[in-house]
Amino acid sequence: MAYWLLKSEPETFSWQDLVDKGAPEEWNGVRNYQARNNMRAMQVGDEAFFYHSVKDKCVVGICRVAAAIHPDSTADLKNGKVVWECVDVEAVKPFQTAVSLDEIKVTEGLQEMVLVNNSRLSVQPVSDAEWAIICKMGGL
DNA sequence: GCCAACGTTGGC
DNA sequence: GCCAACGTTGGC
Repeated sequence: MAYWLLKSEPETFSWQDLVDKGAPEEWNGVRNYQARNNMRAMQVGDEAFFYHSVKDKCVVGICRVAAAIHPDSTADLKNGKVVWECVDVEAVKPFQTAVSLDEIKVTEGLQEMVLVNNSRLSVQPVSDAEWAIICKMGGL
């Protein structure tokens, strides 16, 4: 099983929005090839951190891939072809304590995270080791 | 609110 | 196919 990190501006779509939904939701709106390719690699059952960018700058919970890659319903076709795709995710568990970007930056073993080095990528892979460290920091 | 980093677009 | 210009993201 693989681990991931999904970024969203809380004012656009927050962790609470996903929790309130209580069902799988399309992770749509991604318009970046690298991010899309990461989503293509996701499998049902993979887990992902939910990260709030801009305002919060912290990991707030864990969600789970509920449906594998499929066309993004909010995207237009390009020359009649599907270009943008997405997966569906559902909330699994909130962190006891949110893990901030500041903490991640100064924590041993997390300094190589994509979040630290390529902050603009909105769908990122997370290593098993990084996953374990951040879960612990989040109180899970 | 600013600006650096990055990705995309479009002219050549 | 290259590269300058532009737009967007996201940390500060």
